[in-house]
Amino acid sequence: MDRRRRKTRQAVFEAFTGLLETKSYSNISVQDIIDRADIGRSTFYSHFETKDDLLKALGSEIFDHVFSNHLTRENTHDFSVSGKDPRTEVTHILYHLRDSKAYIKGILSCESGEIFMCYFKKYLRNLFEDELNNYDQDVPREYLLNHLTGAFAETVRWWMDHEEYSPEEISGFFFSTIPNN
Amino acid sequence: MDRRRRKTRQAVFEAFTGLLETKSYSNISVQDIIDRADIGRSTFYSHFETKDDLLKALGSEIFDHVFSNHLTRENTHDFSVSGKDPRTEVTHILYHLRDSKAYIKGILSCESGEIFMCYFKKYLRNLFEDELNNYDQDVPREYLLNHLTGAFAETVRWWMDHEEYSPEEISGFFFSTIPNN
DNA sequence: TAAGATAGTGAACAGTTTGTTCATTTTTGA
DNA sequence: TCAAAAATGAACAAACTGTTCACTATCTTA
Repeated sequence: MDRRRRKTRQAVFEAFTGLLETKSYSNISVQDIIDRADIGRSTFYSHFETKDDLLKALGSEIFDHVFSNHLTRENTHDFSVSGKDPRTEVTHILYHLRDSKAYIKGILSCESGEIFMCYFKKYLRNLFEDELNNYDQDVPREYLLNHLTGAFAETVRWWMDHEEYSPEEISGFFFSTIPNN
Repeated sequence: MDRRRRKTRQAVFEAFTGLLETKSYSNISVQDIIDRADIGRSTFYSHFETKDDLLKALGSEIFDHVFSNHLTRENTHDFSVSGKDPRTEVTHILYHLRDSKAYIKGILSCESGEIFMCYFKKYLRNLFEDELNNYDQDVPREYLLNHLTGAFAETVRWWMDHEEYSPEEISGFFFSTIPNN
C-alpha cells in the first residue's frame, strides 16, 4: 500500500480510537474524525464508505491481531491437536485484549458497540467451534455456540469495567461458568 | 393521562415498532416515525425528547409487562419463598416475550439494540439477584450476575431467530448451559 | 354549557451531518 | 523525470434535528 494511504489510514484510526475514549460511537460524527485526523473530507470518503465501515475496518485491525496466534495455525486449530488447551488459548487472547483495552472499552460501552460486538463474536465463533464437540448433545449445537461466544464477549465487556483482575483470573471465571463437559 | 396524550403516545409506539420490523433502529429517523404515526413534528417532541428516549419508553412499556408477574410479588421474589422455581419463572417470562416477539426481534437485531439490551438486562439483573446465592463462591458475585443476565439476554436474542423452539425448550437450553449449583 | 387548561398542528427556522463531485496540488515510486 | 496515485478543500443538495410560535381542537370541571 502507498505510504500516503497507509499514513492517512493510520491517522483516521488514531483519531477514531482517540475519540472513542471520550465519546460514545453514536456521538462521534464523521466530521469529528476528519477534524481530529486533520485530513480532507473527500480523503476520508476515499478510504471508508461510512462510519460503520470504519468501525468494521478497525474491528479487523484489532481482532486480526488479538486472534493472530489462533489464526496462524488454522489447519490445526483443534485444541487437542494443537497441544494447547482451551484455557491457555483463552488466557492468551485476554492478554492481547488487555493491550487494546483503551479503545475497546470505548467501543464496547453500553450505548454503542453492537456492530463491534457482532464482529467480535464472529471471531469468537471461529474459536469455539472445535471446542464444542465435547459438550452436551441435549442442546442444539447452534445454541451452544451462541452461548459460548456470547458469554465470552460478555466476560470481556465486564472485564473492561473491572480491571483489577488478571487475564488468568478472568479466564478462570469464564471456565467455571460455562457448562463443564 | 389525557386521552389525546394516550392516543398520540400509542400511535408513536405503533409506528415505531412497525418500522422496527423492517428497518434497524439506527436507520429509522424521527421523521419516519412522525410520518408513520401521522402526527405533528412538535407533538412528537412534546412526548419524547429524542429517539433514544422513545426507545427507553418502549422498553419500559414492554418489560413492565413481560416481568409483571415477577414484579408484582416484589417482597417475596426469592424463588424459594415464592414457591416457584427458577425454571417456571423463566419459562413464564419467555411466554411473555414470545407475545412481543415481532417488535423485539427488530430491536434486538444485531445492528441496533444495544440500548435496549441494556435495558433488558436491568430487569434481568433484578430477576437473577436472589437466585444467585446457590452458586459457586470462587467467582465474584458481580461476575456471575453479569454472566446470568448476559446469557439469558443472549438466549432470547438467539430464540428470535430460531422460532421453532417452545418456551419450555428454550428454558431447558438455558438451564443446561448455566453453571449448576 | 361556557371557560380555562391541556394537547395537537404545521410551518418556519438555524444548525448539523452526510456523501458526492471536481478542479487543483502534492507525493510517490519506477 | 514523469505518469500514476493520493490528498485537498470548496461547493453542493439532501436529509435530519430540535425548537419556536401562532393557531386550532379537545377535554374537564365548575
